[in-house]
Amino acid sequence: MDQTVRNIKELAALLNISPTTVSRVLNGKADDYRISPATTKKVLDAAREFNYHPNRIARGLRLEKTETIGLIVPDIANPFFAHVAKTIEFEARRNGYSIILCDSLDDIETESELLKLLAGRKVDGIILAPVGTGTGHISEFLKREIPSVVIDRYLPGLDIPSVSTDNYTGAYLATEHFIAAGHSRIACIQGINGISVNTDRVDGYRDALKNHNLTVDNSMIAGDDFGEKNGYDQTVRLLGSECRPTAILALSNLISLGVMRALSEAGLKIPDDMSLVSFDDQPYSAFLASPMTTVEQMKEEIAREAVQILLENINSGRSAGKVNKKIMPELIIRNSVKNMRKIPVRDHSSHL
Amino acid sequence: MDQTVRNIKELAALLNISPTTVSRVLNGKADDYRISPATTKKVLDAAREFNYHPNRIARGLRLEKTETIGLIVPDIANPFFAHVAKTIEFEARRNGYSIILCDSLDDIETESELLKLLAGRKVDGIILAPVGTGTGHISEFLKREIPSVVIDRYLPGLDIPSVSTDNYTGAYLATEHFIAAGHSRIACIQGINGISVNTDRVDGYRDALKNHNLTVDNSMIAGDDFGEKNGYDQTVRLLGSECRPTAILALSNLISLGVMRALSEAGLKIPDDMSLVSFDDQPYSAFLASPMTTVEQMKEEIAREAVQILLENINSGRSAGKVNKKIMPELIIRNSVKNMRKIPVRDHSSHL
DNA sequence: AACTTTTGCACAATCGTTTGCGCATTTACA
DNA sequence: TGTAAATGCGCAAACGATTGTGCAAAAGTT
Repeated sequence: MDQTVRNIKELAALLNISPTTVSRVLNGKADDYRISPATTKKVLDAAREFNYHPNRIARGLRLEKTETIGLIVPDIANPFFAHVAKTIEFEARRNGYSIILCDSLDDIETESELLKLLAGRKVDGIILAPVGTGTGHISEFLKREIPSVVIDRYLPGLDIPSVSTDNYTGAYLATEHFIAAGHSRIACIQGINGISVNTDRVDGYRDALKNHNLTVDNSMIAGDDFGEKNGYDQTVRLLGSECRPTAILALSNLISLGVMRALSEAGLKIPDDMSLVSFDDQPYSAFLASPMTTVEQMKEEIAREAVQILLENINSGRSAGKVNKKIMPELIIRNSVKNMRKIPVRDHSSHL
Repeated sequence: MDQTVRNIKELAALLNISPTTVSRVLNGKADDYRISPATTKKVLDAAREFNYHPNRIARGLRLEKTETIGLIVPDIANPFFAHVAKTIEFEARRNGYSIILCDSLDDIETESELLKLLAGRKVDGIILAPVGTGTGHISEFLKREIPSVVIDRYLPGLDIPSVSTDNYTGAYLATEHFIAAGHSRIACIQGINGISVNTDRVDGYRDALKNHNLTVDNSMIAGDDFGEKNGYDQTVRLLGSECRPTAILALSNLISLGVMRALSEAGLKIPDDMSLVSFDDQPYSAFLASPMTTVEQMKEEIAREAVQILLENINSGRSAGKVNKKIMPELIIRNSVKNMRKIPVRDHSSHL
């Protein structure tokens, strides 16, 4: 019959043996405890026949291990985090772990509560994409000794490994791309000041200018938020400034949406009237009015690295050394940068 | 001192009372069991001071309730599901539940395994966005009597509530929009044949044509997948057909990306050379070469309804009646449809 | 004062596993 | 044949909470 058995005791009773033996067989410890091949087979067959699966809650209680990983992101609707989450979930599952998804709503208070929540749920580890600038709640959390990994950023001063994009190089390459096309008045619309993602990018932008003997004009570095509105506002401001830039480096995809909206309202075209490079490649990037040149972050690689480091720390009982892994981004060149040297630019509009 | 207590026994020992009393106080059952106000206060204070939180695994084992909801989506990187997931997570958390996120990778075999996985993890309920056309594994799963809700689609014949967009009306409105602009050769690039999402949309498209006395040409209903490639392939085919359509209704955002790529490669412009309306509004929809008219699904409402129905079923111990809730979509009119009646179309490019 | 009722809390079982230890029984060896 | 080693498996405690039942001590009643 297609009968079902609810727990190990029932299964043991059916076979006239003890739960101990059943447990040992099912956990592959038959040899260690000298369970006979005959009994072993009997148990395995019965487990299959009666569709028995151990209760993972009871198991978790006994073993103090839930095979569960908490994932906290600022906004799962943000394509970047959604992609990362997808790979994290995949890699985790491949290793027997499930993901508890938490959205911190870009709110540091929520993030703090989520850390406690996950601790209460006894997750075996946490992958955190932190929000904002404060880290007090995180260092507080680290006292609990739950293996954790930070992604997307790194937190100087905290003893926690991280996996993030090499943002410095990304911005450097993008800026160099402008310079190579003959731009010299290049603006940079930044996100939240003070977090590593942002400062690294700004530093890369600055250094690229310097290394090519261009002066860094601080009025060309504007903004304070990764959102669309900031992109819009700063673009409006830049367009009204005395010495209007010819190119804009947008430090997030949302910022670039704001830039495009402002340009569109001002009747300006990309790349003819304004050049634009944006961080974060998107599925639609190739299909914009002008296919956009972007700095693409290697989301899958970030996710894979994060899971791997976390699992190592979980298995080794903590901290296989504090690493700050940087993943190199890729500059995807399309057609949103005007060549100021008047040499015709090949049309890349079909480059995906 | 800022000491911490690991379990209820330690806390009880500290106060010289039994774990029983501590448990009762912390669960708000002090009155039911006549715990004195003095003791109650003592417990509450100590719990706070020593930062005690009950072990949810142990609790889950005893109560047979994990306060956990499984969420299975075909692709969390798809903005539609990412948005829905965000709201589901928020609403669930508001009610004390956490989300275990599972990505079925658009694979029915994986989906089937995930259902078992979640059952083994003793989730209190499941929200499922099903994949493909087979439902055998789902009806098999329903025997486990775990409260569940289907989103994005409905499954005729299965006893499971669902929350989905009123796809029929969405497609009907979009098609009518074409017709109102003077189109009569309107193609429809569809997704997976046989699932409710698709058939409802195709039916809406068909009925809109019929009700306006236009003939339905079956060669104008093409495709069999919600992906970008299908959009591309079918568009290429349609462009090569004898009687080329003047408008395309794309039944998913990915399909419309494929359509755009094919049009772009053929040197055709939207809306001048081809009109396009797509299902699923996206953040970028307003910023495309031509801001796109879309059928927007009310993701948050879908998510909220799904969580609410699920929680009701969980609390009532199953099935508050099988509902098939339909959420009305919204037609967002931008500028991807050419007015064939030669009356100039107002530029909506700044409409967000 | 004797009895009943109320008050205040604790005992011990239970949820479903895992595991250290131990105990028969069989086999090996001299 | 007697003893040592190997074989095969079970007992019972433990993980950390919840809860039906019970039992003293205090308070109330006549």
